[in-house]
Amino acid sequence: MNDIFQDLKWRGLVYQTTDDSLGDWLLEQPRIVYAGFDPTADSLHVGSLLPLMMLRRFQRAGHQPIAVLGGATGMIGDPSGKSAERNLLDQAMLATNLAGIEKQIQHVLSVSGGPEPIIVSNSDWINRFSYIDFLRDVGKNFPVNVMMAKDSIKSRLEGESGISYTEFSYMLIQAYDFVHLNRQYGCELQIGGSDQWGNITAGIDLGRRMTGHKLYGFTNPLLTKSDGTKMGKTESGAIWLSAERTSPYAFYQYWINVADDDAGKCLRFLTEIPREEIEALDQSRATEPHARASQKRLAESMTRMIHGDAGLASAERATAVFFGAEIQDLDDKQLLDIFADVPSVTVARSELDEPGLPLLEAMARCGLAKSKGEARRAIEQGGAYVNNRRIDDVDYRLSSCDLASENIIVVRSGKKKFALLKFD
RNA sequence: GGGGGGAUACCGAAGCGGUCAAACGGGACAGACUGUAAAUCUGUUGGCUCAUGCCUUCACAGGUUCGAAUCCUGUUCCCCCCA
Repeated sequence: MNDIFQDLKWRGLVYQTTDDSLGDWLLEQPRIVYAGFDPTADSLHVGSLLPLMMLRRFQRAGHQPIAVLGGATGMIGDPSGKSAERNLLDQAMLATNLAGIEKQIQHVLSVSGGPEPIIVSNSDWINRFSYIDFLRDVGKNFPVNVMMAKDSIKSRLEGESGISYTEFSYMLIQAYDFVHLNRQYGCELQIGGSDQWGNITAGIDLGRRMTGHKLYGFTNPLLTKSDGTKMGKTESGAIWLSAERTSPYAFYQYWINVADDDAGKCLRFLTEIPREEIEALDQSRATEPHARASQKRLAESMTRMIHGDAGLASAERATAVFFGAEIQDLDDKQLLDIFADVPSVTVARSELDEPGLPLLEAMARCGLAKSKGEARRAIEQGGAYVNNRRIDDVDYRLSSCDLASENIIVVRSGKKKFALLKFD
């Protein structure tokens, strides 16, 4: 049993604990730990990665992780950290979301040698309650004045939007989850982000009243970026864990592009890279920032964990293609995989026959240029590429020699704008 | 209700009879540089068969003129001042 608490402290992941001796308590024997996940979509995104990794750290240290999916609470919405009332999810959507998320959690928590994770949905026990039973058994133990004092509730009461009775009750359900897990599995520790503190302590209080057991709580700081924007968000949307929503390439790129100021934190918070190596990377960032060793290591580690070796390989290959030399020796399938996010147009194969398809025409047609005039400008300024080879001849015509693979020509305008021409 | 000002390209803003596809600034795009960063510098920024050529555009519809973003009439919308 290794000293997980020391490692967490070093990583800066300890924010609050309900008990100062939590570190020692964890060393005494394997404990059972839980964290909750909201099923707001059919995939987790980068924002959920931190709590998930926390569970995994405990798991690696020999503790039993339980992931609780908010099948019941997801139908209500957690008011913590939210400024406005949330939309409610419908049953069917919730079921899809639960299934998708369970798969991802299972994947990240499949640590060899560690205890098997338990993944449950709180709808399993909450839905059995009648309203009256719940009020009698659980609600009775909640003094409203104490609830009103919690930050998560207080801030909403002070704000303009107020809070509905439904969201107000959220805390009771999550608190009861903890008690249930304690009874059913002997779970004694709940972990979560610092915004969960109110909910966690509510569960601990409820446990003391209902069972007399002593429960523990632990929160980690939220992962924030130095520029104040939200981690895991880009202009084009959130970064998801599922390959369908965010390709391994895009996922990899997100980490490669992490700002220097955030890289150290990401390495500590989100990866299991050991202390010595992270400190070496800190050093490298200070002395040779252009090497971007931290970002590369971060991207590699994250992509491998979420998308596996194959996903990492495809992301790296795509990166080489996006930023590297000429495209050759690839087949249709590889190209389509690499350029999964890139727009494409289908063109009749006969257009490649003599005299060939003018590049101007092709660029305008696939959307890289709004007009032929714009395409012309791009070429004249050296911003046009076919299969990553710069073309500076305005009259260039594409022929079958330009096929990068069986049926595809890759056209690029500027540094990062790609389009595919598919021939049939 | 009365009086005045305005509507120009992605945005802001000049132009007030020909030399106007329309200054300038911002943005955007491209190139160089660089760390797939920031800053900087350079170029481009209505469409076309790329041309001392044609077409479409200065709120909308008409008109005057050899010629209109520019002058006139009407319409719509906006702003300001006085009631």
